[in-house]
Amino acid sequence: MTPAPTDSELEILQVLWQHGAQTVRFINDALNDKRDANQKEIGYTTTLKLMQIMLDKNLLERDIIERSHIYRPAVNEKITQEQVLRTVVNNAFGGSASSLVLRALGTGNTSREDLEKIKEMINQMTMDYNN
Amino acid sequence: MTPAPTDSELEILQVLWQHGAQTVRFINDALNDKRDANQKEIGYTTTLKLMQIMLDKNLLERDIIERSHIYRPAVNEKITQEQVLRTVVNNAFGGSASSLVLRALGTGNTSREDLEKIKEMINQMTMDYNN
DNA sequence: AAATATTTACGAAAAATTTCGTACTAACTA
DNA sequence: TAGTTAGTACGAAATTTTTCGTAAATATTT
Repeated sequence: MTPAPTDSELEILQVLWQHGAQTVRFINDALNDKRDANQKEIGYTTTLKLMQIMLDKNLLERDIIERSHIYRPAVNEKITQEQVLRTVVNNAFGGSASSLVLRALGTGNTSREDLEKIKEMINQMTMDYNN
Repeated sequence: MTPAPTDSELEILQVLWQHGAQTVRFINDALNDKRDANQKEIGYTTTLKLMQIMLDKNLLERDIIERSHIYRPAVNEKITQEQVLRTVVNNAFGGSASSLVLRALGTGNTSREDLEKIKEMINQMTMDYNN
């Protein structure tokens, strides 16, 4: 089984999933914007190198447009997130996805609307069980 | 902020949270039992060294009993799991805990009873909102 | 008692991840 | 056209994480 992307790789993928295909410059800026001001900036070539490695691992693909490269995700967001969750559930929650869910809900930063969405999902799942 | 424990460290902590204070031998056996048969075994000294490092990082404490060391967690399960979740939510879910929850529920390995527990939790939270 | 087994300490290799410097190329600017 | 700016390639250093070998101490077994 291919290992889940590393933390740095996930950060990059997230920007691409959210904003669509982008240049290294865009990603690098986005990553630095997200950082706390006290943290050291990520150098441009650092991000570049990471993305080249990700290209190699087939996590990204790219097109050349006007002498600049435009990168796009080569992996699906949902599938990757599920892969990450599997790892976390196994490593920190004894394999129990529901205890992860309970813990995540317990942290308390879930809005009313989010709760509604989750409730709906659960109702749906409960119905499925009863069929 | 101290970084979340690494994957290997979490595996060890899990065994201790679940089984209480134990020897290196016990942990090492537990880790190897959990592995797929095709995977190479983790050597005893590997686990030993990891646990010594964790002692250094104050993730573990230990007592000496009969020339053997008995290790115990020095960090709280709930707090550590929350720390891990924070990292994952930030790195793979754009900071949205609820999208992590939805994804985790979507993976489909949630039993009827678990769904009930989660439903109860959500009802509780909804009530809190309405006060 | 000698051989065997179990345990800890610890340096260090191996592997994986992250970061950066330098060289090179192609444009754009003064 | 000379100098500056922006981009890619890539080796390699730095850091972090994981793994293991060897030595030393202390039991246990034969």
